Order: sequence, then structure tokens, then C-alpha cells
Amino acid sequence: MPVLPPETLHEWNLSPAEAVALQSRLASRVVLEDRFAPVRRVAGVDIGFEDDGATTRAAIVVLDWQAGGPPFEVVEQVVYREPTRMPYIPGLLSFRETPAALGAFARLETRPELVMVDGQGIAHPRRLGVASLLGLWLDLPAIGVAKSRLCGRHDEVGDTRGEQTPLVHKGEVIGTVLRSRTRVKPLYVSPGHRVSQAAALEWTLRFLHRTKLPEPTRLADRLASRRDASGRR
DNA sequence: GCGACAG
DNA sequence: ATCTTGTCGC
Repeated sequence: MPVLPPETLHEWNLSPAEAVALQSRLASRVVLEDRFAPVRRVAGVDIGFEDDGATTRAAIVVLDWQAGGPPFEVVEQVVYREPTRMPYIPGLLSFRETPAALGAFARLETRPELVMVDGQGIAHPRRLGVASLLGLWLDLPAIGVAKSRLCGRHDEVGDTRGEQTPLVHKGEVIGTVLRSRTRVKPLYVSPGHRVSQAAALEWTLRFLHRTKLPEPTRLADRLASRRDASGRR
């Protein structure tokens, strides 16, 4: 799908302090209301690192929601790698991950109506996790589904599948802590962009099958870790 | 000042 | 994140 040149993001070439300031500015543009086109194709995104961090790898799996499931029909999938440009700094992970994710989207033929990302949405100190930055950049509805907490506090979640409790940071509800599987570490679900808090949770629940992760993210995760992941399929 | 800290 | 085999559960 057509995407602004990822290079633009690299060219920001920001110091940590500048990146922090930019996050705050961009966060003001995040939309927390449902602004969807009818959802048919949903993209699951997973970004990870190889070679001790030297390489960034982004995997995308596009599912057809209207075709029914589970199992959901896989419409397209892409794995894309490029040299890592920035170190890992808590709170600035999105700058490290997003360039590769944009490279992967640029190589995707399908334009999804919804994006689900492995990482935080607004459940971030400055309300701009990877899912928000990616959603803004692509101008698509995006949801963050993280496997652990970055910031905020919450009550203990019941240990049974389906139980949930709000994630609160500085008096704001920034997400939902969701027990996706009984006796398994909970997920941290938050809106990325163009999605309400309620819809972010609803879509996540809709894609939850028997596993800890919702299907889009789970399949992207799995695709990323395949030995023969040579690109497309 | 002391911890915490997405992937 | 990643390094890794077996093992338990659906």
C-alpha cells in the first residue's frame, strides 16, 4: 500500500529530548473516537529485533474479517528487515520500530481498514506508543495490544479468561488490562488512533480465540519467528 | 534520590 | 527483543 517514505522518519534524526517533545506534539493529533470505514481486512503487526538488535524485523499478516472465522482467512503477509537505526530507550521504542513497520506496509498490496499492533497505543507516558505513531503515519484506525505494561497502575486482574480492569495513568484511563487466558499474564489493550477505548477492547475480544494473543497479532508473531521467513507469501 | 522501564 | 527443549493443555 502507498506509504510516505519511511526515510522521512529516519531523517528526523532526533536526540532523545527532541523525540520526547515530538511525541507530545504528535499525541495531540491522536483521535480517540471511532473513525472507521467498514472493517473487512485487519492487519496484525509485530516488530522485533535480530542479530543482537542490529536488524529490525517487521511482520504483517492481513486477515479477512468479513469472510468469517476463526480460522480467519489470510489475505496477505509480509516480512521486512532493515538495519536498526536507534537504540532502545524506554518510552522511545516507537522510533526504533516504526521505520521497519512502514517499510513492511509499503510492500503490502492490501490496504487494511484496521491495524492491530504488538505494543502500546496511548498507554504511554506521553500517550504515543507504537500503535499510535503507526496509526497516525498510515492514517488508519489502530489498536495497541501489548504483552506487558509500560506505565500506569491497575488493580489485580481476576485470573480467569475475560476478566479486565482499567489501566490508569495520572488520573486518566489509558487502556484495559485484559486476562486473555486463564492464569496467563494479562494483555494491555489501548487505542492507537481513530479508535475509542471501548472499540479497542471489543475488537481485541473479537479476535481472541484460544490463545493469549488475538489472531492478527498472534499470526504476525508466528510469521516473524519462522525460519524460512524470506519475505512474502 | 530511587526504582520502573512496550520491544 | 533474543538465547532454547521439553512439556503441559486444548
